[in-house]
Amino acid sequence: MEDEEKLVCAENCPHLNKINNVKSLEPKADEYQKLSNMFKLFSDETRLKIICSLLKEELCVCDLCELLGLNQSQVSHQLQLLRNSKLVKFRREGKQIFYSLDDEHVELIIQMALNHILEEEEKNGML
Amino acid sequence: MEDEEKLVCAENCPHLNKINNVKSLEPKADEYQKLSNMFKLFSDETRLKIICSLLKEELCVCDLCELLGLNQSQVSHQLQLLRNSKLVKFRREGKQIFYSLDDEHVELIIQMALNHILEEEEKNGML
DNA sequence: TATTCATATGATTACTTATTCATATGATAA
DNA sequence: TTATCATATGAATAAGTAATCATATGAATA
Repeated sequence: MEDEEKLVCAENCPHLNKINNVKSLEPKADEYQKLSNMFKLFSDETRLKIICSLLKEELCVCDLCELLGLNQSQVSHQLQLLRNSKLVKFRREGKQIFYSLDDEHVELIIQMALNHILEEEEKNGML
Repeated sequence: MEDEEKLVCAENCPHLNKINNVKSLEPKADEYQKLSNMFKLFSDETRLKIICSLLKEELCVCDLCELLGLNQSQVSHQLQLLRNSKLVKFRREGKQIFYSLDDEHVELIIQMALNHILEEEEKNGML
């Protein structure tokens, strides 16, 4: 810790107590990774639209294509990511495959984020 | 709609009612974009760590560097993104600049996502 | 059992985003 | 009023991700 490259400001960074406080409360490394992976799934507009569509209805791939105006390959690739992360489940019915959400937190997370957006819009609209 | 390239499965996709139902409830286009932008901010591990650190304490840039083991440029660049999206605010005190969160939803969103992660872990640990 | 339909997958390309390095800015202190 | 410290910023490169296109799979039907 002493001969390492100095990162802290000045000789005696006045905030070491803060740093230690934060450090003790922080999620651990692998949780950060899982969190960021989860948010990554929501961060692509196409995937987000797919997720939101599935919030309300079980849908087959072609329904999603039609609904979102996307081609089949695009939708399937994104569904693959969602599948791999266990965010959606699916069932086969004849030739079609129906996707639905496999998580109860998703709706809450999106709702929170939407609340944030709407509040921002209000704030800006009112100034 | 008739001479467009056909996206819907078969001649008579049986789920047009579903599609219309979903369509009527969906967030609008610009909201999707804002949502995905918001999630994009959380989707980078470095940024996420910065955000989580600021959940608990107002911190200066060099505190963040020290805490997260990152170089100053990395942290400043990411803070710039957070600033641009109005997710953090900052104040100058002498040579140092202190950052803090400027949003009440952030903690909730991360907490939800963390709940999801933990539940997944439990599920897998128990099988 | 050959054909069609719905979906999945692999490989390539195009795009986006983060990291790095060098330098600029703005405040303080010598 | 120059030197130093904390931070910001720009440009270049590197890394990661999505779109596209071609093809594969697996079920149903003729």
